[in-house]
Amino acid sequence: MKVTKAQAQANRARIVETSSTLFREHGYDGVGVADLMAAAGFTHGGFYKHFKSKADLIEESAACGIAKTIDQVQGLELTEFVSYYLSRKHRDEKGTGCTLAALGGDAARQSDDIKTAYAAGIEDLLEALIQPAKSREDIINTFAHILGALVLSRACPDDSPLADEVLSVCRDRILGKRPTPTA
Amino acid sequence: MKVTKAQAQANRARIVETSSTLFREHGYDGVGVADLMAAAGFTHGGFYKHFKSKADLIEESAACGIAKTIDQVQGLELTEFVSYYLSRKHRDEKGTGCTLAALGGDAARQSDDIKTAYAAGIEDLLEALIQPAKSREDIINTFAHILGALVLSRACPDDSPLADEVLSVCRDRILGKRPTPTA
DNA sequence: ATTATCTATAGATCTATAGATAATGC
DNA sequence: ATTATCTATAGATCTATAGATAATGC
Repeated sequence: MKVTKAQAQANRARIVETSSTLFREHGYDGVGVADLMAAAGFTHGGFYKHFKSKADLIEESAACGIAKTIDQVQGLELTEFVSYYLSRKHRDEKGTGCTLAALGGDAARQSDDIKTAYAAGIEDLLEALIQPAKSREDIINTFAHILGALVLSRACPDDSPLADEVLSVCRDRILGKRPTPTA
Repeated sequence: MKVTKAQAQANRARIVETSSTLFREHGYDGVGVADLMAAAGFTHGGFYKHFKSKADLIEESAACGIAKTIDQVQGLELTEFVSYYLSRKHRDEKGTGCTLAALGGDAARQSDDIKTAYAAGIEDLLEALIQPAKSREDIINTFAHILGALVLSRACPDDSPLADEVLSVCRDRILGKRPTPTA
């Protein structure tokens, strides 16, 4: 059952990407090694030829997830990013959305190795969001603001008026629109 | 081993409060029924005379945790609340701190019953924070902002400069200690 | 010969239940 | 008689490992 080195590399990458989505959907404790290997198309025993432990995968998976978000951000105006970030679409697509919003709370309970990966990812994301007219302080504030809004919105039931209100009220405030009544 | 009704009631309340702290520290999937009963001073079998299921406890535990935060908020100036919320102390005391910051991400993965408890708790908290000079929109924005800052800070290693920077930069901005954002 | 994957399993854990115990509450 | 708690356990699950298999890479 051995495969080429290139294929093994690709398989490993697939495990990381698949787990990144599953973790965002169900949390680090909500996805088992067997689950994630099955989702990637493998049996669970093979996992340990690629990773030392589940914690090792989490570290890599977090870095990968944040990097993906940064790729999506590149070349976007900050206003476009905010608009997407606080959209119902992003709210409802947790598995492919921002890793920090989906797993930031989980990260706080992980080892320092994993938190270090998060800190590095946050630094990279801040850098990617820096724009001529915006200082580092501006970016940190804006990102904390939209992250908090998304977390709050997702903690509410899907059809809850509050879930939509939090999103639209914060979007309007950050984008400088007049506060509008919730639709 | 039976106890008085009053004692049973008190025991039940202790299970809820103990679990509320443990959940904030380790997440909903990070604490087992046996763990939490042992921490409350009971054996795990007795749990099911008080609660139908772990999910039932989570619902009650979330409501209890948010209510406790609201009690602490009562009579506080919004600026005092923000100052406490973004302090290193609050950052490091996850078990007794804001339930929404510690478990908001976890809540997003729970049933609608639990999310409904969260939405109700958020509404109550917003109401408790309302002040003459602040609109509902202001409060929602401020709370999302500080929640996001705390989540971001906690995702970083304890001694990380970024963890402190996020806290202080957001605190200064919200409390008006620095120039307002460059439009 | 090496190694990526698979099968099988050990040893912990987890939620939940069943039945015994013992003290309250009638 | 009722019931809060305890002991014990069923049945799933979880992480991780051991050993077999089979195809690459030398």
